[in-house]
Amino acid sequence: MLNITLKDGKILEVEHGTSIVKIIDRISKKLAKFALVARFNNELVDLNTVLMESGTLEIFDFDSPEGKEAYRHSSAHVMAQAVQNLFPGVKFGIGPAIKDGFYYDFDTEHIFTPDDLEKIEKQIEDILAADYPFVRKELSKEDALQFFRDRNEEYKIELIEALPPGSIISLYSQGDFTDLCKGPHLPSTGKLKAIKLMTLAGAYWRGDESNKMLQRIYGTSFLKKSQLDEYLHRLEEAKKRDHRRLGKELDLFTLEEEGPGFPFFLPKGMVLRNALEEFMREEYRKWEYEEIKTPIILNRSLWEQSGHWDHYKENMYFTQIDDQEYAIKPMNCPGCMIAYKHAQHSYRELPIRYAEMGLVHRHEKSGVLHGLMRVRAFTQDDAHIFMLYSQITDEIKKVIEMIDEIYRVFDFKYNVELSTRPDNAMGEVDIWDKATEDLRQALEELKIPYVINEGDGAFYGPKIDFHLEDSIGRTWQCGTIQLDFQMPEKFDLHFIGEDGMKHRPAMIHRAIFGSVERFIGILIEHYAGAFPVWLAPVQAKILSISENNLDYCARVFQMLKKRGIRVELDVRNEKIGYKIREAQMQKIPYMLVVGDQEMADETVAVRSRATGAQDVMSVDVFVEMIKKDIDQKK
RNA sequence: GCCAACAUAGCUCAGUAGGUAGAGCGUCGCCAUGGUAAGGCGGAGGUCACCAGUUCGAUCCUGGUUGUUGGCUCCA
Repeated sequence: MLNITLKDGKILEVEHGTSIVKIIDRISKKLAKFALVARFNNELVDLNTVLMESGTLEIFDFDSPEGKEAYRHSSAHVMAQAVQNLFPGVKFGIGPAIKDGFYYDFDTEHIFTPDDLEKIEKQIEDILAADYPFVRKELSKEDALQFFRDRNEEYKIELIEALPPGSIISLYSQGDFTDLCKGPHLPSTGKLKAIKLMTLAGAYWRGDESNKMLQRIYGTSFLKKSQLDEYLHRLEEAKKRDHRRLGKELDLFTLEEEGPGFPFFLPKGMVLRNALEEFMREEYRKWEYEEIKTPIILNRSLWEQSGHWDHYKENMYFTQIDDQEYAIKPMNCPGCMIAYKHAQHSYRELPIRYAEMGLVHRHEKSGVLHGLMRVRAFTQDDAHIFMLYSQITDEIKKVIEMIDEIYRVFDFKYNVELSTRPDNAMGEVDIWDKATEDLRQALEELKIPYVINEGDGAFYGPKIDFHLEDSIGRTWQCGTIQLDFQMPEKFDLHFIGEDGMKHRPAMIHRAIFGSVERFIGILIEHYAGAFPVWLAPVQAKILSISENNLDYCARVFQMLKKRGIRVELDVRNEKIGYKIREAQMQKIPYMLVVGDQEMADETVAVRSRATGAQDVMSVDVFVEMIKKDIDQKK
C-alpha cells in the first residue's frame, strides 16, 4: 500500500499501481470533473500516471496556472494533429502554451491563409469529439531519434540531439499524431472544449533570424465557450484603448508615410507632453538634478571613443558636414560625458546628477515600429549620475525610489527586470559582475521583486528595467537604471579626491519615462484617453445654450484662461446635447453649460465627464475645484 | 530585416464577373434659438497609396515599391 498526502494534509491509503484518476475519484466527484493535471512529489504529471511510491499529490484545474498551461499545451497538440490531417507532410517545430493561449510552428510548402484556420478549427472539433486519449511513451534517446528520422521530422531531431546522452525521451500520442513532448497533458482530447485559432505569423526556428522561417499559428482555448467569448470581448474592448486609435480620435499625434517611426505631435498632444515634461522638471529639482542639453549631431570621433561606433553602428544615422563625418545621437551619454569634462570636479561635488530631455534617433528595423511605443526618434528623460564608488548603492536606491514615486502618480503597476551581460558587451567580465551585483544588491535591500533577464543588458553595462503594460497586456520597457564603468574609462573622467589626486567616478544612466513618446503611448492606453485633469489637453469646455449667452460665455472663458485653466469655448449654433456628446467623446473632464439661468446668476452648470452629474456653482468656486484637481494630480 | 495580411473622401468603411465610385460621421451653407450623449435640408470633397505590365479599357488582374497591421520573447 502507498500513502498519498493530499493538499489539505489528509493521507489516503491506496494500492500500489493506482492511477491518479482513480485517486481523484475517491477524493471528490467535482474534482474528478475539473481535474486536468497533477503534481506528484514536486513533478507535474498526467492524471493517467500510475503511482508506484508514496508521496504528496496536488490536483490542478483550469483556474490554476499549471492546469491552464496543460490545457493550452494539449490544445496545441490537437491543433498540430488537425494540421497533420489536413496538410500531410507538414513538419513540426515547437508548440508551447503561452500567456493567453498557445501556438505551434509548422514548416510546409503550403502557405496558410485565414480560410485554412477555419478548416483547421473544424478538424479540431472532430478531434475533440473523438476523445482520443493522450498516451505517454518513454524511449531512449536513440530510439526517439530513429522514430523521428523515420518521419523526417528534422526539427524534432534537432531538439532531441541537443539533449544529454542517456536521456529518457517522452513522446505523447493522441490518435495517429505523435509528438516529442515533456508533458504533462490532459487525459484525453475530449476534455478540451472551446478552442479558437487567432492569427498567423512567421517565426524563425528557435527565434534565430539565421534559421528558416516557419509558419506559426496562434490560438487560445478555454474551458467554456462563454469564457472564450468573454476573452474575445475583452480584446475588442482593449482595442478601443489602443493609443494609435485614440491618438487619432483625440488629435494628439500622427504618423505619416513621409516619416515612418517619426511621430508628429499635434497641439493637443503637445500640451500633454509639456505637462509631463514640466512634471519631470519639478522632480528634477526635488531629487537634486541639474538639467543640461547636448547637441543632436556630433563628430564621428566621439562615437568611436564611446564605443558606439563598434557596438551600435547599425542603429545609427550619419551625416556629412563639410568633409567630416558626423552621427546623429542614438544616446545622450557621450554628450553628457563631454559636459562633465568641461570642468574639473572635486569629490565634494559628488554625486553630480545631470538630467537631459534628449532627442535621440535610432534606426529600428521597419517591421518593429509600433505607434508611439517603438519609434525611430524619441526623447529620453535621461540623466547621468557621477559619483564615488562608495555612493553607488545609495544612488541606485534613490533612483529606484524616485521611479516608484513617479509611477505611483499615474497608478501604474510595473515589473522589474535585471538584465545581465550581452554577447556584444564592452569591457571585462569581472567589472560586469561587480556592476550587476551592485544593482542586485540595491533591489534586494529595497525588497523589490524582480526577474533576471540573461544577456539583455546594454553593451556598456547591466541594467534594471521597469516594464509597463499596454492595453492588451504587452509590456514595454520604460524606466531603466544602468550602471556603467565603461564610459568614465573611455572618456577618462575624473574628480579630485581628498588626497588631491585624480580618481575615476562611477556612473549611472537612468531614465524614468524612458521615452516620453512611449510613456505617452502607455498613458493613453492606461487612461483610455480620459486623462486626469492635470494632463488633459483641454481641462474644461464652455458650452453655450443659445446665442443670447455669447457675451457671458466669452467672459467666463476669459476668466478661466486668466486663471491658467486650459479651456475651450463652444458657441456654435448647435443643441446642447450635441455639444455635450462631442465634448464627452473628446473626454474633456469638465463641461461648463451656460444658458440664461447661469447668465442671470453669474454661475456655470458644471457637468463631470466621469459621472455626468451636474452641479451649478460660481466661476470662482469652479476654479478652486479644478485647481485642487490639478494640484493633487487627479 | 523576415513571414503573412491589408491600403477606396479628413475619419470609419461599403463597392465593381475589368467600363474612371458610394454611405455614415466630419466639413461648408441655409433653416431651426435649442437645457445635459447626434434637429432638418442642401453643397463641396476621390489620379481608389505609388510605379510598371496585361487589356480597346485597370480602383479591380500580374509584378515591383512604399506604408500599415499581427508576429518573429515564451523552447519538447
